Amino acid sequence: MQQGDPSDSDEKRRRILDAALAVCEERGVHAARMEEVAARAQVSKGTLYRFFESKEELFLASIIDSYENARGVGAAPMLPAADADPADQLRRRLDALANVLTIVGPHARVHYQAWGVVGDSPVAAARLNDFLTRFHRERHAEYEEMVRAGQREGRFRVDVDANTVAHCISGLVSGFIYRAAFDPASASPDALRACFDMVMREVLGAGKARAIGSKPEK
Amino acid sequence: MQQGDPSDSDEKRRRILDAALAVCEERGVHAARMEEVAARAQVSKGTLYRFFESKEELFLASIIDSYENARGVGAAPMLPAADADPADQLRRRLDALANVLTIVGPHARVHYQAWGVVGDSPVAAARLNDFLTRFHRERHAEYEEMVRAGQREGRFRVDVDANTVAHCISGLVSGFIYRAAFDPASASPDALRACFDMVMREVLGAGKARAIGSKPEK
Amino acid sequence: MQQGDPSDSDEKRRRILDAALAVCEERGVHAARMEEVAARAQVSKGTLYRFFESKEELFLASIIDSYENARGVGAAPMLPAADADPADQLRRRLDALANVLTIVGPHARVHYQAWGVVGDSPVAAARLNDFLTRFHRERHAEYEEMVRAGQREGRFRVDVDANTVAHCISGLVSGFIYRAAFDPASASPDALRACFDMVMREVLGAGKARAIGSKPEK
Amino acid sequence: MQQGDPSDSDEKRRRILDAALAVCEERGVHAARMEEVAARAQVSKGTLYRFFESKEELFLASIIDSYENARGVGAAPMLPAADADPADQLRRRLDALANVLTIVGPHARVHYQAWGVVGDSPVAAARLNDFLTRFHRERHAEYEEMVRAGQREGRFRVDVDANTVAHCISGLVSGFIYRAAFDPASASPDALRACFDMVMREVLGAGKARAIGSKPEK
DNA sequence: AATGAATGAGTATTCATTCAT
DNA sequence: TATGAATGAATACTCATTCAT
Repeated sequence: MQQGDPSDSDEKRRRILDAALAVCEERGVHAARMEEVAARAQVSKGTLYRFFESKEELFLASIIDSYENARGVGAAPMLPAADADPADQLRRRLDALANVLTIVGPHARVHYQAWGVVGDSPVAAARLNDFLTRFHRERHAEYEEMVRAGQREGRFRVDVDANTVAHCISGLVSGFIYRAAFDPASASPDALRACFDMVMREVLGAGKARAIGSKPEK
Repeated sequence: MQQGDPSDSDEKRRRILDAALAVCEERGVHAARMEEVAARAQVSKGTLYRFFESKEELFLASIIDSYENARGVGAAPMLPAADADPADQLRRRLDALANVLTIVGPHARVHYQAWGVVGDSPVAAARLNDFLTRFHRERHAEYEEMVRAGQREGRFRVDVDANTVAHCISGLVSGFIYRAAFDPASASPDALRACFDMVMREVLGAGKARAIGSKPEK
Repeated sequence: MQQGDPSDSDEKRRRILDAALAVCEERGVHAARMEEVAARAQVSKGTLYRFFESKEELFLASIIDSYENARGVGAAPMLPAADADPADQLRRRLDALANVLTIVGPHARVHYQAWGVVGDSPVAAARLNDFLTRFHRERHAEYEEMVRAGQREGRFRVDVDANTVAHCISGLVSGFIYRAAFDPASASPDALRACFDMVMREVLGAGKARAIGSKPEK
Repeated sequence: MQQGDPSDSDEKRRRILDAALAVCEERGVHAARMEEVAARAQVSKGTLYRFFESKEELFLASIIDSYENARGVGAAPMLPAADADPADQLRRRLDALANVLTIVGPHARVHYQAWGVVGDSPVAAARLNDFLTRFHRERHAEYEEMVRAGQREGRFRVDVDANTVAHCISGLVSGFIYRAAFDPASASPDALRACFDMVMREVLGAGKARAIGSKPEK
């Protein structure tokens, strides 16, 4: 191997994915041209094809990549174990999710175009489907586990269904992100927080909820 | 008759819109070809262009049309005034919305591809944006008014924010429809109903909620 | 149908086939560009594809077409029945075949490139193979029958194998056409006629042969 | 050693030529890719270009090389001078030529594609033309000389034209090889031998011919 | 000398749109 | 009005060739 520096290759791949996403956001997946992606990524068209089999593969990869990046934003750092009040943990998580809106809002349109990318290829469609299913089931499981943890520790009402709460959380997040794609004024992070407050009230019992995003009680 | 029968024309337009949507669902918006739409609508390609300026216009119109059709399903028939218990009215509406999932679920992917259709044209993008904003604000206003009506009649708690409840409802609907597009097993109408039950509980106060979809108390 | 004139279509098809062959002869099959074929045939590229599925199909069709045209040249008009001396018939046929050399010689290179055209597609390769097999078997059968006819009428020696004579004729024709593709000076019609004279001598018996192309005895 | 072992280089060249021919046979000259030739020859693409200026050069060289290899098969070992009956010599040569069919038959298609390889370059086309012309003229001269030798020794009829006999032989060989490329069942070595028998009969005079491939009279 | 990653010119093919009939 | 044959702009993808290592 002459240069065989994997970081070279990794960095190039990153540049390509970023360029692809940027072009998608500007022109829409359909109007995005490989030529422009190559130019933006500072590589030749040929190199594009060394990393991705086809336009379809490239854009699917770049959309999935962008989707996963949003996860980082939605994941709140865990509180240190000592402070690990389940209510605070959940509150912090919901607060982080509300912030996702601000981050992905402007880029969300690209995600919805993913179905357009895979229209032709059943294989790609299945990949996209699997990814989304797994991604959302994993998030769902995380939310559900947070609720159960609170119930185990006696902090949360036990007569609420953890699964339903998880459905509420992930449903609201997806729904708000969707609406924010065209009406960010309506689907604001604050409106989402207000919805989450309602969820917290259900989980904690009447009178015990505190606004999402407010400082934890010391 | 020289001037065509207007109902002839309307019916042709309907056929074209339906054909366009069907082709989009089968092949994806991107892969949909005017040729196939024309064949399915039993008209010539030239006729397509008498009704719609361009491919973009046609598919945008057909997606918007499909979107509005879903409204009909989500709108529960109002109970007669005498029986008009706001809780029952809301319950019926939420139940109807849960059923929307079943109807639009399989077709939702096409809606998400709308952004791909308008990628090139700022005018079309603005039209789509305006339509979606208006559509969702109208639905939102309906939900909000139903809550306010219940509060005015003393049936609903007055310490819940009607706007937030409306956000919950429309957020959950959009979120579930989105997830149902790839994981209908998870985003089931029943799961959505369970979420709605939680919303009803918030609105009615503890202990007073009844399952969405159950028969109204006489 | 607006114009539905089949002759319009047929004439266009002819123009395309001729243009394709001409481009092949000038540039070689590989370097031939659809663009140039279209320009020469005075049609658009799109029209090319209405008549032929692909470049492969077009050039295969045009080569086969050219091959069959050569048959016309190689087929000598039958003598009227009264004059139907088998020896004269055969002699005239062989003379016509010698003339094929002059006609196809310059174009023959294109025929040999047919194998390059179908390299990718097994289906096309099979079609080419079938065509050539059938074509040559048909010619072969014609030669053989001419010999048998002469034998039946007692004009030809019966101790020569008609099948072998047919093999000689078609082998010599193919071999001379091949060599004429690069060395027309060596593979001249006269040289081929001399070979055919030898064949005639075999068929007629020693001393009875007369030069191919010479006037029939009255 | 700084300067590579020349035999190393020769062997590498051989590997490349063989690989190129193999790839041509499998995929057709047009679809043959330098990448695959390199892989098969166990060298890098860069090395290919150290031995051959271009793809065109490589494939032309490999086809010419393959052509010349066929000569080895067609050349019968001369009988020792004492046994040197011209009839036997010729018979042995014709027998060897009939065997060429078996050897080159399956590979002949590649030869015919040579014209496609040189389509673009007049220089390469001229080289191919010159090679084929010279090759066939040399073979032709050999056949002619064998006939003349037999005539000089009084073994062959002197009223047959040696040049014409040579034309018959090389024409039949080329013609049979051509047909064997697509219809080996028809263009069998035995059919070619039968034709050669006819030629021998011409050369030896009636009644003196013996089947090609049969043991020489002692 | 050898390698193979990178390049980018070259082209077959598609399909929205037009317009003669 | 309706048709669908004709058009040709637009673009994904390939692969011969180069050259830094």
